[in-house]
Amino acid sequence: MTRIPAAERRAALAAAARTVIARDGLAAATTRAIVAEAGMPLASFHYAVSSRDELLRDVVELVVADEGTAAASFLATATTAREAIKQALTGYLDHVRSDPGNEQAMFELTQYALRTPHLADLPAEQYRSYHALASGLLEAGASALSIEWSIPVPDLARLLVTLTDGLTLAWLADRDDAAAARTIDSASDAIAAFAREAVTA
Amino acid sequence: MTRIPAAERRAALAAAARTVIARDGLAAATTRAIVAEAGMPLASFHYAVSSRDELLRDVVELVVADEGTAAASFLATATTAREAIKQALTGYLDHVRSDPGNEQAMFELTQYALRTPHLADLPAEQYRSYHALASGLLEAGASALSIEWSIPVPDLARLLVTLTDGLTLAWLADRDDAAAARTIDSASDAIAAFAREAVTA
DNA sequence: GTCTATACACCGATAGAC
DNA sequence: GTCTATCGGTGTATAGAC
Repeated sequence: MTRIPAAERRAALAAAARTVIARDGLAAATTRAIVAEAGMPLASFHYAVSSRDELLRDVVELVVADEGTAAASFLATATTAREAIKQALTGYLDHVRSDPGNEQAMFELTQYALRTPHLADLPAEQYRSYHALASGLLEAGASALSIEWSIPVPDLARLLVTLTDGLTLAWLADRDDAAAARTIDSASDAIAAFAREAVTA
Repeated sequence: MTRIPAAERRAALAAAARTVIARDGLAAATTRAIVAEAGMPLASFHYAVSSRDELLRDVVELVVADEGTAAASFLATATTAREAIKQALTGYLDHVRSDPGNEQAMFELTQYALRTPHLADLPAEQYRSYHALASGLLEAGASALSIEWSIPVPDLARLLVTLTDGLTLAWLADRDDAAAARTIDSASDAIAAFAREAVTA
């Protein structure tokens, strides 16, 4: 590790922290575990970042950014709103299933940030991001299907995030694939009920 | 603290732990903090309970039981399904708002249990409880309003829990009362769409 | 049975050798 | 600049005095 800029180390530490948290949980993500994952000596930690909490701020940003790139893949190709939503939610749950620890890490980070004065502003920003992301997906879907939403898109976006969060929490808890699929079914009905044919070009 | 049965101490410790977790978070709920809250010497801890994780098991049971008694108060008195659901969800969110730490404690405990081999079975049990509770409320509501649900009650119950979890997470993160109220509005529409007039007596 | 005093591991953070 | 070695503090858990 000779001559690596501080910013680069900082990014490497954030990535390593993300890996440790996804695999072993936030409580196990000690400075020692993080530098071990990154293959760095312990002292590099406080050389690159001022405190553990400060690094967790970077990790949240990293996780949110990744969620953003993953979201694009959930845009479905279907002919009805109900089917498109169902495909998107199913794709999302598959994503959770493929790496549950990573999704759980998001919740652990949010809860921890809410309890940490120095990080208490993060969760609001995090959810602002999710809501904006969901709004974008809803707009894109409406455009592709020539429909419009009967309530303001930001409101429907919040409902969509509400549903994905709740879906994820319950699935993490009981790993009941069949029940989750049925919830996706009824959730798709619920959201599709806010779709109507577009009247404006 | 002379001559208090072990079972009673155990219950007192669980209650104290619940208080500490709600106020300061799970990470702050050390054995020292818990016995201080309970007004006991440190050694009483391992006299009454074998380990901290074992006590957390009791705490989860306590929290779930309390959620059960609180749930009854959410049964609304309205004439339409939509209004009844809206009142119930609004009542639930008021409950969260009145003691956010307590609701956050539930999430923290679930996430921690998922990461702890000895407690990994708890979350499934916890959600089984929530789903049963929601089923009971839906049955009672249907009976009071002379309606029936167009999908199986357990499935609708899971959707209801999905919505309350998601609603709570987002509100904890951004404390946006107005946005949460709008989410309750659309969520009520969504659930009410599964109500229809009862055909059987 | 109950509590004081303490063992021992590990935490975040840093001083000081190279 | 980079790392080894270590500090002060706190965690869970217990030994041993009363």
